[in-house]
Order: sequence, then C-alpha cells, then structure tokens
Amino acid sequence: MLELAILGLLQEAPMHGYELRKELTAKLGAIRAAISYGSLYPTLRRLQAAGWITEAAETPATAEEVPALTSRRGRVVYTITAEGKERFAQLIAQAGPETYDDTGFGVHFAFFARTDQATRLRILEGRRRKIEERREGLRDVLGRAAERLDAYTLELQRHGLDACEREVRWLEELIANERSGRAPTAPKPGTTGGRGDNDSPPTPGTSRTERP
Amino acid sequence: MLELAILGLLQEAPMHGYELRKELTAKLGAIRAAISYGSLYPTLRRLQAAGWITEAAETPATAEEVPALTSRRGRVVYTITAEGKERFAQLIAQAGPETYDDTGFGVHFAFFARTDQATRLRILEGRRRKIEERREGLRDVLGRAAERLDAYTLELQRHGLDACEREVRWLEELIANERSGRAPTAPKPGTTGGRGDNDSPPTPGTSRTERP
DNA sequence: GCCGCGATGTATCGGACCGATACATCGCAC
DNA sequence: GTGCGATGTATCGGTCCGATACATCGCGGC
Repeated sequence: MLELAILGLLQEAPMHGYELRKELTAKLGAIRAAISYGSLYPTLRRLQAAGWITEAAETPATAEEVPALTSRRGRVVYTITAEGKERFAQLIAQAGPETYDDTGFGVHFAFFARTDQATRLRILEGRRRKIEERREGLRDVLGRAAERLDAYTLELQRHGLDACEREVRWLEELIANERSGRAPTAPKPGTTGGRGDNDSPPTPGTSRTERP
Repeated sequence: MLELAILGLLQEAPMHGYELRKELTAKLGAIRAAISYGSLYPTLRRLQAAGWITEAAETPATAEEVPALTSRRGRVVYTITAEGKERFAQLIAQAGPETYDDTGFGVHFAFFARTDQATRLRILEGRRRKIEERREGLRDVLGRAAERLDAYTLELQRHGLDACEREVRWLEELIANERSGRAPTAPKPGTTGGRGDNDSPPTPGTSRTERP
C-alpha cells in the first residue's frame, strides 16, 4: 500500500522523504495516521532498488540564485521513473483482496483522479460488497449472539453497524455519480442547470451526507 | 493489543485457539477483521512463556498405548492463570498512547464490562480528544489545502471528517452516561431511582437494540 | 462401503508496518 | 551564545498479517 501511495505522490512532483511523509499525511489523513519513517525509508530503498524511483542529492552548487527562506541541505530527492509510472498504473488497475480493506481502499480512492472510470467503478463496487458483508456479520452478532455479550460490546457493534450502513450509502452515491459520468462532490449550484435550491434532488448530484 | 484481548476472553472461559479466534472475531468484529493465526499462535506461546496462561493438551486418558503412527495432534486448551488476571487488570488500567488509536480503543472498549468506571471515563475522554485532533486536522486540510487536492481526495476527507464528528457525538453520549452512572445504550427509563453504588461494573441488563 | 468436501484445528514463514530512538542542521528567541 | 523546535535521514526490535501446509471429523452422495 505504501508503495502505491509513494508512486502516486511522486507522479505529482519529486520529493524528499520528509516532504513525502507530510503530503502522505495530508492526502491520507482521513484513513490512517501519519506514516512511520520506519516504513517510509525502507520502502523508498526498495522502490529504488526495483528501479521505480531514482534518488538524487540536491546540489544547488552552480546556482548563484538567492537561497529561499527554507534552507536545503543534505536532502535526498526522489523522482519517479518511467518504469515507476508503469508500475503505478499496474498497481492501480489490478485489484486484489487487499484493495477493499480499509487502508487499501482509502489509498486507491485517494488516487482516483489518476484511475480510469471502469476501474473506479469496480473498486467502489468491490468495497461496497465487502462492507455489506461486514454489516451482515455485525447484524448476525447483534441478532443471534446478543445475549452472550455485555452491553458495552453490544454498543460497540451497534456503532460499527451504523458506520457500515453509512459507508454503504456513501458508496452508493459515489457509484451512481460514476455511472452518470459526473465528478464527485456536489457540483455547486449554477454549474449544472438552474436548480436554485437543492434540498434532495432525484439525481444523485449532491453528495452531502445528511442524517435521517 | 492481542495480548489484552486474549487475556480478556480467557477470563470468561478456557478455550483452544480456533475457538479463541471465533470469539475474538465476534467480540471485535466492529473494529477489525478476523485475527490471523500468524498472530494468534505466536502470541499464545508468548503469553504461556510469561506465565499468564497455561496450556493443557486434550489427550484421551486411554492413550497409554504406543502413539499411533499418525500422531494425533489434539486441541490445546488455554487457561488464564492468576498472574494472567493480574496482568489483564494492569493492561486495562494503564493507558498508553496506543490505547486511543482505533484498534486499541476498540479492544479496551470491548472489555469495559471488566473495567472500573474511572478508567472507562478516562479512556473515553482520551479517545474523544484524539478524534477531535484528527477532526481538526481534516478541517485544516479541507480549509487550507483544498485547492491543492483533487475532488476525490477531498471527498475522502469529507467522509472522514463526517465520521469523526459522528464518533465525537457518540463518545459524548457515552461519557454523559458514565457520569450519570448508567449503563450504555441510553434508554429513557423511569428507573432513575436508587442508584446503589456498585464497585462492580454496572449491571448490563438494559440491552435493548433500537436505533435512535 | 467409501469418497469427497467443508468445517475444525494447529502451526510456520516472509513481509509490511509501527514506535522508539539516534543524530545532525537550521532559524529564531532570549 | 545558547537553548529549542522544526526539518531531515536513518535503523532496530517487535507486532501483526496473508499465504501456506497438514491433519481430523462429520456428513451427504453415489
């Protein structure tokens, strides 16, 4: 997963490790905590050994330009190679079981802007299926094994079940949007048609989550 | 985390590995997928080496004969020891940073029935603080770095933000319940009467399953 | 009778990832 | 001039996962 994320980020710009971690945190902040350097640096080395990225020490020697406010010393800048871009495309397109778990799906989703529509649809539907299965499992436990469990455990399951139902609804909206060829997130009023006031339109354009 | 979960489950009954995994999955299904045997068995061995649990092979008493050519590998039943119970209590009470991440909090919460009220409150508040921080981070990204990110990434952040806000509200309810000395799953009971102080966990009798 | 087959059951191995830690430079406040 | 927090690179031990292997048991089908 880290490999995919690094390859994806380096396609936007070459970066050094520290920066990569910050961008990673910003992009994936919704699904996981900060990436550990204990994962980042070994992965970078692995990617470099495989030829997906190249390492270049920053040398501003010839430039007499004014150094920016931020000093640059001893940083190692990583750049993605052509093979790396190929690898990224391959990782994005091929969906294994890990594509649909929480982290895997999150990383894939974060790079949907670089993913073709058919793959996006496939991943969204696979994720929905997986969440539906988890939801059924929780319903089973809450229904069949409720008396074996204490009140706190049950409350935990209920909260998890609620989150599942919510995510399925979210995925449904995204899938509908994909099928209709629209971008995610509600197109703001004025861009599409003259709907001055959108409360709950029949078209799944407004992807705001509303609570029942 | 696995250590805590195993110790907690074995306090309810002695179990063998396969059973342990099933119970673990039932109890923690809301927060994580099934436990891998690649984690379970090494952890069991570690716990046994430390003396927290004991292992007893299920061998038929009539097997004083020469072991058959196909040496039957019986089930291995694990039982928690007195030291193990002590260890569990210690792990439950002491809260490190990992107590408040998704998995750690889930495991602690799942054993709230074996946790005293002060600790429950401390953990709930710690978790709330952590989620609030994550929420602020997401709001920052959505506010300040929105133009740097594509629509899909933004949608992911919004979904994450929504989940954070929802969890904070959930935690608020649980905290309020704890302070009032009630069991979880806030009902609107007429039973506000005599609250006998109980050092043991609140009687989890009211386990209605209705969605608010 | 017996054969496959899914559930039960124990176990290992390589790899991904994390948390703690170490170390070094820079800008800035005091 | 010194402390301190941000920047920056890097390693190590440990936890946990996914794949894999192998053995037994009950049961339905032929």
